Amino acid sequence: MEIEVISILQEKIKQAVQDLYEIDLEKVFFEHPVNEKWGDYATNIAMEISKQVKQPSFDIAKNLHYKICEKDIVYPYKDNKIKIFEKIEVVSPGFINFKLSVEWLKLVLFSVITASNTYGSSQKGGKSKVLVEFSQPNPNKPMHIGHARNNFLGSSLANIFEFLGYDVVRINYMNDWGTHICKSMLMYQKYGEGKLPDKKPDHFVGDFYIMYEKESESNKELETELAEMFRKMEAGDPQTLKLWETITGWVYEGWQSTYADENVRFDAWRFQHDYKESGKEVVKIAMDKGIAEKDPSGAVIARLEKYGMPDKVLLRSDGTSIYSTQDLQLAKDDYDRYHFDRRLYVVDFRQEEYFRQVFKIMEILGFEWVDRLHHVSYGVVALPEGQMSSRKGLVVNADDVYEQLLNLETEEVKSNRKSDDEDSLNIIAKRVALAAFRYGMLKVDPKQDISFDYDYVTKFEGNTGPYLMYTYARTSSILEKSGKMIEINDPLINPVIYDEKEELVLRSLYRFPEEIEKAGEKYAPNVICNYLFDLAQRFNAVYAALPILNAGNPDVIEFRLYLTAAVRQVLKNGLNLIGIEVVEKM
RNA sequence: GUGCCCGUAGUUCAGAGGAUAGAACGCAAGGUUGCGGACCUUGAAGUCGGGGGUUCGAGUCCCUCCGGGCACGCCA
Repeated sequence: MEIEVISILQEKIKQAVQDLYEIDLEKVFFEHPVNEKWGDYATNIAMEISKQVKQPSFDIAKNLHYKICEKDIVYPYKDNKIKIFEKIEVVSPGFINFKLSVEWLKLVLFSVITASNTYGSSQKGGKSKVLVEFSQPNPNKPMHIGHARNNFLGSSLANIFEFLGYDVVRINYMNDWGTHICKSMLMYQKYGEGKLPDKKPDHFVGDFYIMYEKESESNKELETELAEMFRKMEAGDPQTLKLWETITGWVYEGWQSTYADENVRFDAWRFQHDYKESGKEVVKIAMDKGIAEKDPSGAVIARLEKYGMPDKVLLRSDGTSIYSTQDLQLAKDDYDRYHFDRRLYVVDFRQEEYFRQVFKIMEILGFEWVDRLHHVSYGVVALPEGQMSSRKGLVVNADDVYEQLLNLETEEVKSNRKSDDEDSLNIIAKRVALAAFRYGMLKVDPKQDISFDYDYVTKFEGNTGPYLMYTYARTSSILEKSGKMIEINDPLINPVIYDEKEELVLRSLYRFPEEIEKAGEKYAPNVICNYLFDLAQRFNAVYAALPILNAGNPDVIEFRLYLTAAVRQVLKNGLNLIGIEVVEKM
């Protein structure tokens, strides 16, 4: 059941404005009043057009109100016509407030339960192709909490777009070629030759990386050795290449479990080493068009001054390609392959200028699909001491955070003992631990920097993932104890809401689909977090104040079970979008 | 120097030009012979960094100043 109250209202208002004032509106804006007593929707259209029609906004609102209310706004359901609004009123200085009827809200409740796992989803994406590139770690050390934020954000956005009806491809791009990889390789060659990982292999490799960063401070020759190693690698020296394969292979092996723990997966992998020779074709076009030129050193530079940005190097003076060149080629290849409608680059805000430059170059090159590229920029994760730095030993590994959470949660789960089965206890601990981690990082606006300390994620109370998981488990428990499956007969049998607290839950349930849409439009999963937390609080208030199974009156029991089932469903669907899997007991 | 981002309660954060600026944590006081207390109820706590402007209306948009972060040709 696809119900779009807003589009019904849009049409109504547009028509009324057209009839009364002969103004053809493109769009009418609706909001939810901050105070729910005023209504569920409100429009400020009277104020908007007040100047144009030279009438006080209050009068306009009254006229529109009269016009709109000439006929009831109804929705046909079975043999009935359901009034959507119980009250439409005008208030100063000209707001028109719409309050949804209880009958309508119950219809929504009904639709939540019947739609089940698809409630909140839509076909708006029309199966158009969205590529989401995220994660992009360097395979020379383990991932830290900055990567974790990226992984959570990217995977969550992918889920959201999928739910909105887009055809999503999750892409991971490996920066696997360059001197940064040689750092780990070089130190392994010097101090670890022949050794096999005696710990998680990405951590094993990472130790050599840190070793390099430390030693290079006092030993300046190391840099020369590094350059020499990279030169050999570029030249195709078999031994060096073998080392490269071994080192990166270990890192990938280690990451498998990191990604699994974080509930992150990819549909396609791209490797920088496949692009090291490429991009030169693109550079040639740029030079032919006079966009780029060789400077005295021999490097090829794109001149972007007249577009208000700094110049960008496309080829080094030795003629080798650079990240930006490879990115140009990668985008082109992906376009040829997928003909995507959108390609998202989930990369932190420090590269905003970089993407502006690269996109501008593509525009000048005449790639007409350049406006389908979008940099999803987000804030960095820093430590209270400042930016993370492996040289200074100021890095928090993602695996370490997860492990700590898992330990805390395992203790908690074992003391609660909601199951006798060790395996299911372990699954519960893992899911709740990840819920704390993901939710902690995703609940803030992506644009905000995060100053990470363990308090950020090790809280299990209040506005946290575990709180939402707990609320879900509570709803499951109630439904299980009710001893019967929820059967939908007729959603209209109970025409009365028995308590204001229940009404607050109903007035939240209908918003879920639009919150998902908003999260997609803003590239901001925290929109969903905020919504779910609010819903959970409303439900818990009902739970604390009102008996459900012991309500006495069978009609009341039935209604409250519906309400419980609907809240459960929305929590589940919403949590899945932010990458959290629910548990029935915890 | 040029440009971008951020600044809201003690702390961490919501607020996509609207109506009386909201949560969580922490603090203080409570919670029924009841379905899960990882919960709920109540309270104290704010010159929305400062100043100007646009608007019927500004935490939100513009200008300016202050504070913090970041990016600026051969790293990714």
